Amino acid sequence: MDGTTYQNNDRLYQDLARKLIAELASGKFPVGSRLPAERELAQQYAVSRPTVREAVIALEVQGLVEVRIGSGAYVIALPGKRQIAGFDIPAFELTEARLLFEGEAAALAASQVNDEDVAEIERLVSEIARENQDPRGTVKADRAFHLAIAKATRNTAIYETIEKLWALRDTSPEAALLHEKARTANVKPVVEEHTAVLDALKARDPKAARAAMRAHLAAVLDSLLFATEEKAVEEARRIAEAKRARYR
Amino acid sequence: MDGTTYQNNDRLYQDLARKLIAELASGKFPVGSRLPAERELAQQYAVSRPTVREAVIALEVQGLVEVRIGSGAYVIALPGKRQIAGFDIPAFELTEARLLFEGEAAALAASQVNDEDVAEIERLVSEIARENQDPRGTVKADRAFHLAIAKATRNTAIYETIEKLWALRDTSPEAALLHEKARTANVKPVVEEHTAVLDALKARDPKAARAAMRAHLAAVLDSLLFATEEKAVEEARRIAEAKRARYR
DNA sequence: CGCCTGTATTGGCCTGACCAATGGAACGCA
DNA sequence: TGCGTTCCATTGGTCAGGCCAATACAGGCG
Repeated sequence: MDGTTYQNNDRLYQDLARKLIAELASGKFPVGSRLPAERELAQQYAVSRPTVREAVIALEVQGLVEVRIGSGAYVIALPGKRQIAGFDIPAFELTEARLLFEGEAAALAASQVNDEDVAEIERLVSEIARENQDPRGTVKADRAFHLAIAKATRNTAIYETIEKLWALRDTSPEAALLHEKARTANVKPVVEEHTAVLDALKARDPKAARAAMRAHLAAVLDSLLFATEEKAVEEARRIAEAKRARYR
Repeated sequence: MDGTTYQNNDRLYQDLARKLIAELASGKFPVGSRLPAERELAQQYAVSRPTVREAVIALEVQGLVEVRIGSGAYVIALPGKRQIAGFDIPAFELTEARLLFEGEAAALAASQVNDEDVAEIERLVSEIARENQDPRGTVKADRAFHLAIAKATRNTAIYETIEKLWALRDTSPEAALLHEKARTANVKPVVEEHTAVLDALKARDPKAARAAMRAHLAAVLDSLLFATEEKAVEEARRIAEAKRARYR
């Protein structure tokens, strides 16, 4: 039949769902368009309506279509590109987001930290100092520092968000490359920046914590821009340069 | 019909799926165990077998269970904290995170918006007004409003973060419940709050935009606290109450 | 011209039924 | 006694048909 190796592992609905996904991928149903009515699909594919419903639900759970009562099933995304991956987020945007979010997180943390948190963060700062000496240049302590602050907010949603942004930073090839270049090109110790954040937390001063964290990430942003020299990213640089002033 | 008045406007199967996921998360069905038979679940939850099948398929597509013909549905993973799901984030924390993040997003957006953005956001505000009249109380326009602002930041990382937080809000059973209660209990129109944000964006005033957005979400936070009355969540309320002052 | 109402269409959900795969218990044989 | 075979209750897979509620759109009314 169809060249695609059919995995008819039982479950008619899976079979149908695969076919429908193939239809979406083929462009037959662009984003925003409506799928045929359930009764119609049932007839077209020679299955019962419950089976059609099951297949549509499978698509719905995967975030491909949205079902509107009394109206129909509408395509809201095409298969293939998952929005979750986020591999294509430019490094600048990632850092800009971190600047804003982690700034707020630091401010909140300043009003929430206990002595244990402070002790741990202090330990991490000295760890970062040691890490910076090492030419191999890991960023484990740096990452741990930021996550410790996120954790000190006592807010899971904030913690997970910041963790995800770090994960994206590490995952994105472009981002990793840029950060690596920025790091090697710019060996000046950022210990003072971290220390400033630490001091603000010790003082339980939200405003100072926010300012220190933003200053730190603004510096990272700067080093990113510095590393962004290839003409391939000239465009990005131009845009970024325009934004740059806002954070200093 | 059934005595348990669940007002989950859409899709019975989603309701059931949420409940089943909650059961999984509760540890009632460890990995490897078998779920009750479809017919049994249908009786337990007072729904028909097709509906149970739809819910089970939803779990299956999410990779939580595996269905074996003639045998049953077996748990193959727990909903716990695979990076995307995050079902266990309390509603308060979610909203607190949104307050901070969306506040910054609004500020950034204020310096980035163009006239088209403003027009779209203005349209959504009037849409929200209409939505509020409707006792069924959808939040589509509300969601679209917040996402439009996130989009106006021209920062993919920020947009995706905010989108994810909304998704969590909709997904989390506890969060959905609380928001539903808050919504019905607190019918006062939030249109003015949205309008304030819009005005700040029109004026390209970052500070005002941040303040307006924070005020809006602080109000949401308040209504959440108002809805949090059961003694089961007394603890959360106590903690939340302490945090509350910071945002006003 | 716009609002309003009626009606066809569409999804939501249910009842009841039959088939096929499974798996364990009862059974029979060595 | 032990093991293999058979039988059948259980369970998922699928279908047919039906009724309700929400929606959309056309045609009529003011």
